[in-house]
Amino acid sequence: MTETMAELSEATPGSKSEQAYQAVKARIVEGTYTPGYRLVLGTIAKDLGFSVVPVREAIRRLEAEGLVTFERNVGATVAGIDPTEYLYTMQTLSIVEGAATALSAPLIDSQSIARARAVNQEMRECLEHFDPVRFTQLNQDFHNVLFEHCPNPHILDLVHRGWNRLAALRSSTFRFVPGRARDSVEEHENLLHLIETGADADDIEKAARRHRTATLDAYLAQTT
Amino acid sequence: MTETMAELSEATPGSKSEQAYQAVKARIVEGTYTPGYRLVLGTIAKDLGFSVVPVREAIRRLEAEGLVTFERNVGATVAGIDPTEYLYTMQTLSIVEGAATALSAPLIDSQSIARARAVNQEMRECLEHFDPVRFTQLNQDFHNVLFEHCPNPHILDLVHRGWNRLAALRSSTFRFVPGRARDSVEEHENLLHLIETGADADDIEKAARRHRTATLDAYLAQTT
DNA sequence: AGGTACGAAATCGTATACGATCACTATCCA
DNA sequence: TGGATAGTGATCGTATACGATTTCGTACCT
Repeated sequence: MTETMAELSEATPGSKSEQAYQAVKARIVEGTYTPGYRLVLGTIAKDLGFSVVPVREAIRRLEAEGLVTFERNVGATVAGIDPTEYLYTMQTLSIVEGAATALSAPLIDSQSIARARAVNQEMRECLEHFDPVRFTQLNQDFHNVLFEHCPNPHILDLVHRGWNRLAALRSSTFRFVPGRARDSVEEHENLLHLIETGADADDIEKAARRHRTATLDAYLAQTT
Repeated sequence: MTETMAELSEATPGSKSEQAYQAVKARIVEGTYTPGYRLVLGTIAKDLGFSVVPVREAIRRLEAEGLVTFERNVGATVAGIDPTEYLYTMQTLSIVEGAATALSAPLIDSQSIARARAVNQEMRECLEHFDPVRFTQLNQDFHNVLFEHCPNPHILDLVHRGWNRLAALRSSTFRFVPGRARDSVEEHENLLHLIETGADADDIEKAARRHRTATLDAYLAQTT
């Protein structure tokens, strides 16, 4: 799944710049490079076996996506975990996910619903075995099934960008909250029910938004 | 106004890469480079007086924002005016503008309301003198006043990106529709009323969304 | 005449090289 | 002893250069 998540701007596939982008991004998302990690152009270039120019381009692209921060004549570091930034990202995600869900809902067939339900079932099992990593992955899969026929690729792209940002944060400070995860699975079921019964687009959007903001609230409750 | 529109990632101010970015972007937005215009790295570099590397970086950044399209070993061109793309952009804008307006509404003081109203009055005058360019600029000013205290910079950034995309399209195919412009001014007044009276966030969001989708509908009606 | 193959020009992609800027340390002076 | 300062190393920013790829025009063949 992870590698099939089509980006809107995939920028000259096969180029070293693209390879560098994918490589560094992967390391960030999977947690090899944790927030604060210093990304030195020369070092990365040597690592990957090519010159600094394409690496530089890759880093700048990641900067545009918010995965790394860049400072002139100083260098790049993996983007930090500022709680404020987390709030911004989650709030934005609630909006774009809400819209993506509402727009997609009328186009989802019963077969997709069944697949989504199967994924959600797997998530339940993850709760038993306590597998947060897989749970997060399945969570994205679940929503991606719903977004399969999303009529607006721009919005979908915004959703994926938000997910990437979160992935960079996840593995460090922001922790998996089991109680919240359990609720999340129930909300998925509720969402599927709304879609199945052809509920009002507005109601679906609100439910999808709450699904995201609830996670944010859980985080806020945990820290205060 | 135009130049004070702070970008989220302003990338090493003073660098040539940044200068190139600003220069090319300005030419696209103001219509010097129209859609389809071929952006040749070497030529632009010579024009601006520096080498191709920073220019290349600038172009890639513009690509990420959707202002130019890029093809490997072929080059960059100013992004086109595909009606589908226009629809995507407008739809996305309606969503992010709606959210930005609703989030900002509770934070807008009466002084800002007055300023927004003044801008809207100027827009009315533009209708008399038929000044589409200034009208469009004032329209952005109007909404920027409302967004002044927007609590989420990410969403604001998405709004600005959408505006830039539209700016690239505007000067060519998509025309100014006087009837629609007149309605737009009335909708602004309605929006201000809702904000002043402390209307429900949901109602404000819906009104702001409609304000954008109405323009889209007017375009669709015009072409069919 | 039409189409295909070849070749040259244009343009991009990347490597290498050097100058500019910043952080850090050690030293000197008060 | 504490702070300022000069020097050094590391890293970035950009220029230049060259190889790779594409495009377009021309000549040739059918």
